[in-house]
Parts: sequence; C-alpha cells; structure tokens
Amino acid sequence: MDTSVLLQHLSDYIELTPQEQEHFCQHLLPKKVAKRGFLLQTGQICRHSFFVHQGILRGYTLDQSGGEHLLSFAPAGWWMADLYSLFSQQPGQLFIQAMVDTEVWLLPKQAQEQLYLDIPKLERYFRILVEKSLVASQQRLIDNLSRTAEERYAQFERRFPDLISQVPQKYIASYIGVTPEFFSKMRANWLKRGNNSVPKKLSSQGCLPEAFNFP
Amino acid sequence: MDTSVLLQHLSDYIELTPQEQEHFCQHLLPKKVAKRGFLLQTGQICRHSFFVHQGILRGYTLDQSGGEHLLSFAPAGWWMADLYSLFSQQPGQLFIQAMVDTEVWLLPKQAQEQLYLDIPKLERYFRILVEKSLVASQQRLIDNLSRTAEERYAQFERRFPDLISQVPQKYIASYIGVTPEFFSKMRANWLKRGNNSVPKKLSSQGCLPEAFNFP
DNA sequence: CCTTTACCATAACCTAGATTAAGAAAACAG
DNA sequence: CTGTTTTCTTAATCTAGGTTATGGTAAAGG
Repeated sequence: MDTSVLLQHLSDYIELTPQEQEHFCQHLLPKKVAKRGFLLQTGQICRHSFFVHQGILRGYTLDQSGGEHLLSFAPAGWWMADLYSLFSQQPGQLFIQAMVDTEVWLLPKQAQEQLYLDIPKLERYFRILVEKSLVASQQRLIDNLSRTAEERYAQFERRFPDLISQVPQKYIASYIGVTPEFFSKMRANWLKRGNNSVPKKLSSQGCLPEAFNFP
Repeated sequence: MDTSVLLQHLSDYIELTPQEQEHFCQHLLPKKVAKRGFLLQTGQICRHSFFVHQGILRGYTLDQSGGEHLLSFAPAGWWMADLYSLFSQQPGQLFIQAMVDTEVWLLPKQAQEQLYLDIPKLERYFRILVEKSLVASQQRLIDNLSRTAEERYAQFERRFPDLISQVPQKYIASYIGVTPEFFSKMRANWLKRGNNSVPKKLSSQGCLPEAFNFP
C-alpha cells in the first residue's frame, strides 16, 4: 500500500518538502477492510480520519425504526470520518462501512493535532477541505429543501458519475433521501420518458475534484 | 460600534496578544443595515465575512417558483456569509438580509487571507468554526432525512430558544423545511395535545455556543 | 385616526413519496 | 450447477406535508 494517492491529493492544495511528506506519512497507519466490514459503528469514538486509497466507503445512521440514512460516500481519494465524533471525541452515531474491499490510511486524531503544529500548511490543507465540505453540505441541504427527488438524482449523477454503476442503487436512493421502491419507480418513468441518461458508463474521470467529504 | 463581542468570540478559541487584536481589528469595517435591508443578493460575489455584533441576519435562496428556503440564521455573535461565493469568489445564490436593525463587522476576503499569513492562529480559529458548522450542517441533513417536521422543530427550539420569540414563525417554518401553514397546523395540534412547550419565554441564555454558521 | 401591511390561524383538497407485499433477477456460496 | 441471499421491480394503498383560499389581528405609518 503506497501513499501516492494521498500525497497527490495534498499537493493539490499545499506544497510540502520531501521531509515534510516523510514526516506526515510516518503518522499514517494502513488498514484493509473487506466488503461489508466496518471502520466505525454507532456509539464508538472516532479516533482517526480515514483516507480512502482504494475502494468505497459509506457513512450512514439508523433512525428509531431502523431505517438507514446515508450521509456520505467516500470513493478513492476522499477523506472520511464521523466528524462530530472526531472533533468532539464523544461517541458518534455514524456507521462507516466498506462497500467493496477497501484500503485506507488511518490518520490518528492525536497525530493530526500534532501535525497542525509541526507543519502549519496542513492546517491550511484541512481548513480548505472542511470549507469545501461545508459548501457541499449546505448545497445538499438546499437541494433537499427545494428540489424534487428526480432533480436530486440528476445532481447526484453529475457529481458522482462513477458511483452509479458501482454501488447498489438502494444506497443511492438512501443518499438522495427516498426509498429504493420509489427510486425504482422514478427510474422507470425516466426511461419511459426517453430521458436516457441513466446508467450508461459515463465519462470515467473520477469524482469531481471539488467534492469532498471531510477533511 | 465596538469590537468587544467579536474579540470575546475570538478569545473563546485562541489567545491573541493586544497587538494581534489591534492588527485584526484594523481590517474590520463597521456597517449598519436596517430591518429588511440586504447585505448580499443572488448573483453577487460575496467579498466579506459578516460578524453580527447586534441584530439578526438570515440567509436564504429562492427556488424556480419563487419559494424561499432559509439556509441559516445568524443572531448576535455569529458569522455569516454566502460560503460558496466567499470561498470561490464566484456569483452566489444566497440573499443575506437583516431581520431587525442590525450592526455587523465586515471582514474583507482579502484581509482574511492576509490575516491567515500574518497571524496563523486565525487560521486555526476559522478552521474550528468551519468544522463546527460542518458538523451542524451534517446533523441538519440527517435530521431532514430521518426526522419528522415536529421533531425538527423540537430540535430548533432547543438550539435557538431565543429566536423563537424574536422572528416571525414563517421563517422558522422555512428553516425546518415546511410551509408556514403546515407549521401553524402542527403547532395547533401540539397545543391541543397539551405539549405546552411552545412559545413561553425560555431560558434566555443566548444561542448555544457550539452552534455556528460559518467562520 | 384610519388604512395598509405584515403576520398568524383554520380548513378543504391535493400530490410526492412512504409503506407493504410480492415476485423476478442477479449475485454469491457451497 | 444448485440453493440462498441480496438486489431490483411492480403495484396497491396510505400519509405527511403542500397548496389554495379566506378571515383575523396587530402594528406600522401616513
């Protein structure tokens, strides 16, 4: 397992000297998690940020009646965490699960704090990522308040062209906030209406670079 | 107009020397905006962060059919901005309006960037605020996906006890994502059921300190 | 003082999407 | 290759919340 994907990501935002890269990487712990395996479960304290080197993670919660609500996907090149729990070091409510066999780098909370002091540029890196996440999160809020399920799916399609063919569609339904049944119906209407932009393998250029999920 | 509220807020997160405080304050511009006045409108580029010294702001968007969707309130002691526009310096979609006569401090984007370099502690300050905002935004997303309108109102009540008696309830309705009519109906049922926790002047201790809105 | 402009309440009706319940079709394990 | 599990589809019924409409009260404002 190598750090190339992560270092590339860092270099999109800040410039680190080879020594700084070295120092950063010393704090990383590799981890493999099999399909359906968990990196975190409700009630646990999130003690690491996870950087997805390969694979796909999802973060979701359960409501009172056991319904899943998918807060975020994290394909390769994304960070993931239960942010509430990570920042506050209180027990969180998120499950973080691998949707396929996945390899991640763990960055311990402690190390992250230390790195902010050792290499202030990293504070900038994570500030910018959090800013982007916040914008994305607010946009999703607005979309949930003001757009129909179909429009939300169209957004999703633009934002995550790759995921559509890679993850079961019930998870996509959960992300945009509808039941799998309704999602299926919606899709059927869609095809009937000739709006043929549904599953065809799209421009496979990875997820849009401005989309993040955490630090 | 004095900077005490803002400096107090800063000191909750970082310690600045008197000189640093002075340097920070030199970049601030005071502004008064009357009730219903706008600090920003759709299509404009957001060139400042706004710190509410006194009064209340709201940030909202319009959908295709002219419906308002309230993204955030900012009472005294909160930061406000169209974050997408501020970060990207592209035209935004938010209206930022005063709900009562309001006094704000403007922190120009340029100055903010410069201050990150001059006083790295400020980068930390804003990083932490953005982190908290992100957690709040994600929580609100989860709530919108998994809780009923009534539960969302209960949350709101806990989170913004003061606002309830200070702003017209149609705005609260918009914030939690229902129409004013439905909100009214809900409230009526509520009272009928004897759940008498609706408008009584609650513990007036200001908004919970962990709730933010931006930097 | 009277008018206008917010703001709030109530009620009848309507629709997007939930829920429940099946089956069909993949994916997967043995 | 066969049995099992997971995923997808379809369809009937149901409900939370939206829409439209109408009247009422409070408070700006001339």
